[in-house]
Amino acid sequence: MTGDASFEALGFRLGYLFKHVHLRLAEASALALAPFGVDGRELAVLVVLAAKDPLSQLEAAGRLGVDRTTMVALVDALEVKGLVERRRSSQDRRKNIVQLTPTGQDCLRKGEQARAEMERQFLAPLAPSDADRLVRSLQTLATAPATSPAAVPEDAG
Amino acid sequence: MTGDASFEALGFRLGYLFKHVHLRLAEASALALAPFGVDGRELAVLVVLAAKDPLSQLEAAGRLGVDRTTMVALVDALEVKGLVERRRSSQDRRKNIVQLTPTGQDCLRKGEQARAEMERQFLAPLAPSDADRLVRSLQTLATAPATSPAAVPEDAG
DNA sequence: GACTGATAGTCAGCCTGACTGACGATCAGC
DNA sequence: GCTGATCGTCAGTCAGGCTGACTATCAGTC
Repeated sequence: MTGDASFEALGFRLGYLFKHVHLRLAEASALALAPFGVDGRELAVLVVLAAKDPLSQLEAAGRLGVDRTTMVALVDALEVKGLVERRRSSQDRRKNIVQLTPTGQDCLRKGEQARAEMERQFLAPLAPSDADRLVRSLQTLATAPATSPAAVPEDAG
Repeated sequence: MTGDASFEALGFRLGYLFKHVHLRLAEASALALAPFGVDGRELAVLVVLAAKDPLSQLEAAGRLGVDRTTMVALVDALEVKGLVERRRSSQDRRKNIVQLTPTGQDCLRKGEQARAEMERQFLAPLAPSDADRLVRSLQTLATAPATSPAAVPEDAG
């Protein structure tokens, strides 16, 4: 949609940059994963669910950083596609253990390969060292302690 | 909501990183701009509208990278707050010339200051050179020609 | 064994953001 | 004055994600 919005006044704003880069990435991701019938978020769910020990929906939601109610629809979609299976935990029958089906594992493998290739192409406009640093900076920002909200430490000078 | 989703399997995925960093930024932005009664997008609209020559809604929408129908509600909100004014262009009466009111200009100045400070704090966890490079990389990715979609050159090996 | 509070999954409802499609008003060309 | 295109507007829709309520289950207590 947006095309190439002029960069005159906004190109140095973090919000603008993140929004549009994220948008471009989403497009590229959708395109790359379309052949496998999943989108980027669903693939991420598969990744999480492929952990060594099986996870409940709530645990998976926690790792994905999504709400538990959002997880319901996410698992629903994957189950309809035959990529995962719910079963009641015998230890705690409140919990749904969600596991990949063989089809799901296949999808995960191929999807991850496609995603990796997509990301490589996406970062191609950057010098390799810049791409590397970008990812590491993003990791830092994603995990950094929430920058003290309105708690500008005036006494810390 | 999300808290600190475990980084075990997702922390190296671009989609995950962009989503969550963008989310954190949005939070910080909302917090920083709340005192001025605008959100980040509205402030961006003010920035665009403060251009030398007055813009129509469509031109402003183009520069912001949003749809013209989205622009309507955006200008509506700003107009209700008394930050901008619509008037029919005398050159082309199909067009709405949208201009900042004095209040809007004041809001823009203060808001931009707050935003700059917020961004500085947001990037504080990074080394200055990394922050710099991050912004430049984002600019590159935001403007780079759309990575040839589905045109994986199989014969180019 | 029954009662109470917390937890997991589900669902309905709502909100936000953004789009498509249709419409009226206007412009430009003929 | 007609015709096609453009601008702003609105209604409708859709996706993402949330809150709140509900059920089933667990854990601890009496």
